[in-house]
Amino acid sequence: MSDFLPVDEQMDLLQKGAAEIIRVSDLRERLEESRKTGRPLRVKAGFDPTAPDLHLGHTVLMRKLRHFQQLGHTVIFLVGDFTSLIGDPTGRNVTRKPLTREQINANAETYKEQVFRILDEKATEVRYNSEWLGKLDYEGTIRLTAHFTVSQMLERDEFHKRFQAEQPISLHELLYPVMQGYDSVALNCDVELGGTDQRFNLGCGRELQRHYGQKPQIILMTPILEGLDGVQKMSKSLSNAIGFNEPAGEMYGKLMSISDELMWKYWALLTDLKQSEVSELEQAVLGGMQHPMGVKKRLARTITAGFHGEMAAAGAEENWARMFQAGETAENLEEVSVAYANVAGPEPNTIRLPKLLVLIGLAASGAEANRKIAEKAVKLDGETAAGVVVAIGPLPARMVVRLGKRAKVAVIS
RNA sequence: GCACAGGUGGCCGAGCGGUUAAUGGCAGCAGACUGUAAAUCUGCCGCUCCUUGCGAGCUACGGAGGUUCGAAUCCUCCCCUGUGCACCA
Repeated sequence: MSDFLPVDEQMDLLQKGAAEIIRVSDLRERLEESRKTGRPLRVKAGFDPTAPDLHLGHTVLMRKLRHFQQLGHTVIFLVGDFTSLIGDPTGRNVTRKPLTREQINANAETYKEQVFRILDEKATEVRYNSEWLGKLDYEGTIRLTAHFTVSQMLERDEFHKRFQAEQPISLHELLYPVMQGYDSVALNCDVELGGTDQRFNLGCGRELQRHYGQKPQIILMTPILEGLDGVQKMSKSLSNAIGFNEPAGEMYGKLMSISDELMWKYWALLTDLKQSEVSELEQAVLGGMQHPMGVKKRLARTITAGFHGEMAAAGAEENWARMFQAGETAENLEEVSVAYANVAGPEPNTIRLPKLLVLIGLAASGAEANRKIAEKAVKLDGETAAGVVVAIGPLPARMVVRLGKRAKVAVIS
């Protein structure tokens, strides 16, 4: 009586790339029930609107959300605005400043705009948790927290470690899992998705739902994607991330810089290839049938195309090969215009190279630019820059400036 | 509130009156190598200026003062973190 696929087929898709499901049998049961009654499952994932810049690590979870969506279930995109209004002191950093309402809304918009490149906007329910958390007064909060004990909270690995290391844990940090759990109650969730690092918080939802007479939600955890270094999780602040909004060339280049070993994980988590297909590829490389570089190029191209389209991805590939394999200069480099006055050298028709490097964004500071020039890491139109002061042709002058892997075209006028 | 231990560069962590922009590790950047990488080796790794020099200046060791020719290092006050104590009063 319903349009839902047979449960086995649904499970096949949903289990792919999932790190852990609590519990698989429950999910199966719930899917069967949904199919019988024709009621789609309510699937929630929460997002923190403090850092609206998404990267590939986030897509792991979103791809999984999309799978639910494809199967006809209801995906709830929950903005954790209430949390951000208070300010989250997680980690040893100084307490983060609470965001203003305007900032949160702006961030949420940015977030949505990026997320809906993967999710179907029309089929997604967007909610803000201030909707119910904001109404919870002091009494409600106390009643809510009474469902948990201190030792339950300290079971959470992160708290446990910090406690052992005698690092601060502020009281309201303990409330975050509680609030997140309450979200599940308020939304009457069937399933909640999160990274494996969210295990504890996700579990709090189950716990609370029991207390509120709801069936505990099923938890589906997605693996944490390692960043470009292959060791730490992908994160903007560790600068090992590939952002949604990066140009095709950047994206492609960064993907090519991952280690051969890491590549398999990326294949599995960031493409639509089935696990068996990834394993086949891996065997082919191990057996010498395929070159790892070729396979990595395909990976970089596939992922880049997902964001920028086939054309752009092909272009990025071509440029990359030119730059790094043939040692030539890429086409379509970013052009940056610079006023001569800002880079003027001591003599007419000369410029100060460090200033130029800073202005076009290849060096963070003049001091750094100086060092790089001394290290002979800077090339102008293919020639290693000999010194700080460089002669240029008549204005407007145009040259390809390269520092290490990155290159830009400077137009001086 | 009291006692004790701490707060050092992106992170961890030395230094405890003077060649100190501050040992070391991690991260980062560049060069070599290579199939882009990874691994390895080498160099760099606060900022500004120019006459690019083993140049000059500025800023930095929780905060504010002070002692001293000279302080991350000593003193005073304050802020922050952790641990312990807090019953008879």
